[in-house]
Amino acid sequence: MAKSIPIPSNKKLVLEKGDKIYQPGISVDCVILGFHENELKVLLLKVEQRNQWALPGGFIKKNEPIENAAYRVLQERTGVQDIFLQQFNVFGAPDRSDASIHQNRYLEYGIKIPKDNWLLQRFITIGFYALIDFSEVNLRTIVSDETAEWIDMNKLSNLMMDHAEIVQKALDTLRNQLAYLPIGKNLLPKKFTMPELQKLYETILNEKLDRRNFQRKLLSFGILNRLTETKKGGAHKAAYLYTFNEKKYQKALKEGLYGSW
Amino acid sequence: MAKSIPIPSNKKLVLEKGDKIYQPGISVDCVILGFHENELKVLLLKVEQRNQWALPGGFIKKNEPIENAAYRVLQERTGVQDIFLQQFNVFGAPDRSDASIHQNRYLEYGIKIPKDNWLLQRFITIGFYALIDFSEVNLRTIVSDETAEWIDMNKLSNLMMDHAEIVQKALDTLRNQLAYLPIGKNLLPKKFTMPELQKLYETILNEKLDRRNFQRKLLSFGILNRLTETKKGGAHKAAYLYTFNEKKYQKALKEGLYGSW
DNA sequence: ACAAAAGTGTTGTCGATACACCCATGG
DNA sequence: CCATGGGTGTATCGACAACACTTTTGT
Repeated sequence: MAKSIPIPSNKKLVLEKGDKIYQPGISVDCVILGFHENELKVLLLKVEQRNQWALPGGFIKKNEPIENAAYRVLQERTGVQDIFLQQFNVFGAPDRSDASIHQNRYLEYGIKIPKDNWLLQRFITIGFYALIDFSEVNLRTIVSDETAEWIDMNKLSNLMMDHAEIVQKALDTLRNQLAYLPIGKNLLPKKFTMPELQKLYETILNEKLDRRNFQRKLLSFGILNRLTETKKGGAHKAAYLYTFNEKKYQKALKEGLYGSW
Repeated sequence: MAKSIPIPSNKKLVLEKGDKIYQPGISVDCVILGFHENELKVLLLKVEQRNQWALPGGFIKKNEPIENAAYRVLQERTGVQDIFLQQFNVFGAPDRSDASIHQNRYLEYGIKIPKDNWLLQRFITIGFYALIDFSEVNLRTIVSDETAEWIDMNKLSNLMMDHAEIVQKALDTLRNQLAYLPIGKNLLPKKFTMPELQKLYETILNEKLDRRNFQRKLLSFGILNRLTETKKGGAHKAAYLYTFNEKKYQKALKEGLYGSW
């Protein structure tokens, strides 16, 4: 085994006092989705020892709302402010936890976690999914042994524990919401073109859409403002730029794209 | 204060050893919905001391899938087998727990719960909603100081803690699912008439529907079998009886009523 | 000037809505 | 025999899909 690295103080604290600071047996995991070069990407952490990937996750502080805990994780990893964040499912199979992961992680520091330590118990996790503007993200790596990377949704492999299932469920949820929620605002830059928005929809749905019908439909929702500017630099005809109409967008978020029942 | 009642052994066990048996800080709460006399009803427990109502809930055993825990609660209260049961949201505000509820409950037995007891800590609860056939239910009351009753959805009052919010969210979820899932099978008797099914939809949506269009639409889903029998005894023309086509119903449950995207 | 991409318009089809008529049953 | 509720049929409208033409821009 490699020579032991000294343990960072925050990791030591989590191990020894975690059960005093955090709610025991509950975690949050975030499926953070971004869109870049016509690919839907998910933010994953590389767990070095195992050549595996993990969702960014964290614990819930004793007096913290669960949404805050998820938001903290997002902040730590991406630094982005304006986020679409929503819980979508709880994953609670008794065998989903894997004590060896924590064991291996701490073995680097030459520490063997006691069997009754809170970290090794069963964890139930609350899945959140987040949509964020890829261009605004500055990948941060708080924890030294973890590298954060954007991975193409279609090229996932070697996800740890039940994290593949969690990602899949998040995608299913997103596809459902797409039908009645104004997705796009958080996945695209402030100004964007209609073809770009369409590519996003096509990528999420994994389906080609008709250019003209798509435009008509999206415009009919009345949540987009067309700017006088056009997208320059691209080959061929310049496309109009759009922004979301913030007021109408917020309304649509609450009431759905088709109004309430 | 009234004279102390002797504490039942199971309650003593939960109090003293609960943290060894159950996942700490997590509970499940079930919004059990039934349909009777054109009213959508929710199964609630009366908490005697406070004149308040509570959702039937429970804890998750150390090695138990969370769905099982919810299923256990349902079994204990209703005895029904064939159930539609689904998690819909987690409620995790730090102040949603109310220690005084447990205190008062155990005060009846002359017991004052120690401050550091697991029952008095913060609880995050996973909300499940269940649809069950009212006519098959035999209300059971396992816990002696709680009376189970069906309460009309529109006449809820005095719900404990955040249980009103939980019920509301369950109803919202049900209404959403109604649009693409075959609701009805679990809320109605095996054999039912089209007008009965329509009443159910109208009650859930709180909206009048057209008799003829409703029938056409539901039949177009192809999940109903018309029987040769008719509903007798009612005044006026006898209505046909229907059953759900089990095979097609199961398919629709998975793929949605409109097929997959 | 031509290829490629973007903007705009037209038509047909299918589902949802609205509405009218006939049939059975109890009083 | 008539009021009430249930079964069935038809016209209309609107949303969505399919499809054609024009406009712009880089090479």
